[in-house]
Amino acid sequence: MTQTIKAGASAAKQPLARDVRQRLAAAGGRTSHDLGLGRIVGQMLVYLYLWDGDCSLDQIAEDLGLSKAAVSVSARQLEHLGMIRRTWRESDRRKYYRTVDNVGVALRQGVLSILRNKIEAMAVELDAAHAALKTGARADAELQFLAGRVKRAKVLRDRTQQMLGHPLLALLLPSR
Amino acid sequence: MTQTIKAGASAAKQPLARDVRQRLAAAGGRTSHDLGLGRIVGQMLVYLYLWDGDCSLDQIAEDLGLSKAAVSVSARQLEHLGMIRRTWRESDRRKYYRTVDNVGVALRQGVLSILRNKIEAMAVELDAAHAALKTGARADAELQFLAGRVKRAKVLRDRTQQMLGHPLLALLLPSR
DNA sequence: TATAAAATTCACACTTTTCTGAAAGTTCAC
DNA sequence: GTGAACTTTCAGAAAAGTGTGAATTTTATA
Repeated sequence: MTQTIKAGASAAKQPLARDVRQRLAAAGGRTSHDLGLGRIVGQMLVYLYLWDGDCSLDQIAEDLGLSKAAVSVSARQLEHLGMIRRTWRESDRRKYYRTVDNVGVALRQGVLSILRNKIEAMAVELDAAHAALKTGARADAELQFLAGRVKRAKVLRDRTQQMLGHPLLALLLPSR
Repeated sequence: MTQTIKAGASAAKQPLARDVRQRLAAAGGRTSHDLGLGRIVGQMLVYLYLWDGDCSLDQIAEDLGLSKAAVSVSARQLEHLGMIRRTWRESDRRKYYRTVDNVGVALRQGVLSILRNKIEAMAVELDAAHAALKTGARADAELQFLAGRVKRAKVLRDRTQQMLGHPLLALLLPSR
């Protein structure tokens, strides 16, 4: 590699720092995996959060023991999610990234949006069921029961959606 | 099979009803899968929710096209989670299940508890990191930065945990 | 414009997760 | 007790999901 004496540029200076970063990155990986976003996304986000300044894809790949391919894909995903942003350095064609200033907020919004999507998927099905049942005869007892349950579920869903809309955001977003 | 003329006992009477149930069950399966609980759990819960009265494992397995094995395991899981409860019928050694009366509440509590667990996993790591850094020298700039970030993350985590404690429960549980 | 360094894409190998079928275990009516 | 009807367990097949390396494309300089 070329000389790398730029401020905070490369290679672990403190082994302790490196350990801590890797350990927390692993934890982040588990979390994001559980959220259905893949492990690497979480690893990278935590790694960048714990890195002072900008960081090249190269470095991330090497430090976390991942392929450049995986890092490249996840970087774009994270950027798209608004968790990290790209930066440039003169006479260096590598891509550098850093966490967005308000990662906390972005994170919560992201999680909420995932939740909303999942609820929305169910919502669509419920509406379809509702429509199908409305069409059908309302003389049949089984159909009536079904219609009742679907209705109750819709109420539940609406309430949840509402809740995810107002109070949570009001409660969450103010925090820096 | 033996005669099955008991009220609401077996076999689909209404094809429409059967379709609606299966479709919504599939949606539930996807949701629970996303939550990391496996597909069948969600399928079964929705199926039972949409079934008027008690339901045997046999019937569920047949109607959803699943093996008895899978159904048996998931039934216990759901029972353990407090989402369904077992019922009996005279001179019938099969196991019957039905959704608990307040499925909505149980569901929300379940989801919240899953969330809390995931956060807790991260919390442990953060504390470990905090401890490790406190021990290390505080002269080093890199370590100081790291410690600062860990601290901020802890604040975030505490806030989230708090929020999952109070306001949500207050908002969610009152609904029937 | 040529070229070299880096990023990206893609087919596929690997890992993990999920489900099933067969066998063993329970339970209850007789 | 015995046997028939269910349930449960478990090994391993099938399916999903992930990550990698080789090849390709992009990009920035000279």
